Amino acid sequence: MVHSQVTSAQEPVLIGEFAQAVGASKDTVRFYTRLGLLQAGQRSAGQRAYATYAEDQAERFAFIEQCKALGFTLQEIGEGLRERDEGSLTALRQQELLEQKLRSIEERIEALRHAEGRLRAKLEGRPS
Amino acid sequence: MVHSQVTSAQEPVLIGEFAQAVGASKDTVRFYTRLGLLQAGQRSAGQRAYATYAEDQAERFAFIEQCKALGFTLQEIGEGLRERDEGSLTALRQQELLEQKLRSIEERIEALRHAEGRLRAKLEGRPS
DNA sequence: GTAGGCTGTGGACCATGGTCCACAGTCAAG
DNA sequence: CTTGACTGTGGACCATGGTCCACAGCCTAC
Repeated sequence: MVHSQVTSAQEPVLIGEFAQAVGASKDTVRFYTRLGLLQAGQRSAGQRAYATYAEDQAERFAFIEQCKALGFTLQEIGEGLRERDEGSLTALRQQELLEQKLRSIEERIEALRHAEGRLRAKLEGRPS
Repeated sequence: MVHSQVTSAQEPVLIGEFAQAVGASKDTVRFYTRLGLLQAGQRSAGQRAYATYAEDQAERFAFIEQCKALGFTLQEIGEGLRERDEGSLTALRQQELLEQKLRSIEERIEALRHAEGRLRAKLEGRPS
C-alpha cells in the first residue's frame, strides 16, 4: 500500500465507469459527447474503438451541470465550451453570456407572472 | 339590403374562412380539431367530406387562447373542455384546476428565481 | 466454446405546438 | 376542358434532452 498509484495520473476510463463516476447514464454521456460537450479519447480493440474519458472530463461534466442549473441549454453550453477551448472566452465575454441569460430568465419570469396575475384575477372573479 | 341575413343564424363555414376569422392558420385549426379542442361538422362533396365550423367554435377558439395565456397546455385544455361538454365541470372543479395551475406556475417561477439568484451571484463574483 | 458483461452504432420514441409538404378530390370560372 | 382555388389525408420535420432498443463486436471466465 505504500506509495500506491493514488497520486499518479488516472488512466482514461471507459464510458460505464465514467458515467457512474459522474452520476449520469451512459446514454447521456454519449449524447453529450456527440454534441461536443464532452471530449472522448479512443482505445482500440480489434476492429473497434472504445471511447475513453480522462479525468478532466469529469470536471467538464460538472461544469455542464452547473450551466444547466443556471438555465443554459446544451447548445449554448456547447458554444461556450467551444469558445473556451479556443481560448476566445474572455472574462468580458463570459459576463456578457451570463447577463444575456439573466435577461432571458427575467423575461420568462415576467411572462409567468402575467399568467399568475391573470389566474389570480380569474380565481377572485375579477375581470382578467 | 332590407332585412338581409345579418341577424339570421350563420351557416357553418369551411376551414379557410373559419381560420381567417379567428386569426389562426388552417393547420392550427385542423390540429386543434384532431385534438378534440374544436368540434367540426361535416359537409359532403362527392366522395369527400369537408369539415365545417359553426359560430360557437369561434368562441371555443377564443376560450382556448385564453387558457393558453393562463398557462394551460393544449392537453389540459382538451380535458377541461371535455369535462365542460359532459357537464361535469362544476364551478368548484374549475376553481380547482385554476388553483392547480397557479401552483405549478408558482413553482416554475420559483425555479427560475433560483437560477436568477445563481446567475447574479456569478456575475457579482459571489460563491454560488 | 460459450455465456455474460462490456462496448459501439443507428435509429425510433417521448411530449410540446405546431408547420409544411405532396398527393388527391371538389368545384367554379373561363 | 382546363385552370385555379379550396379542401382533405398522411406523414415528415423543428427544437429540447434525453431514453431505449436491436444488432453486433470485444473480452473474460468457466
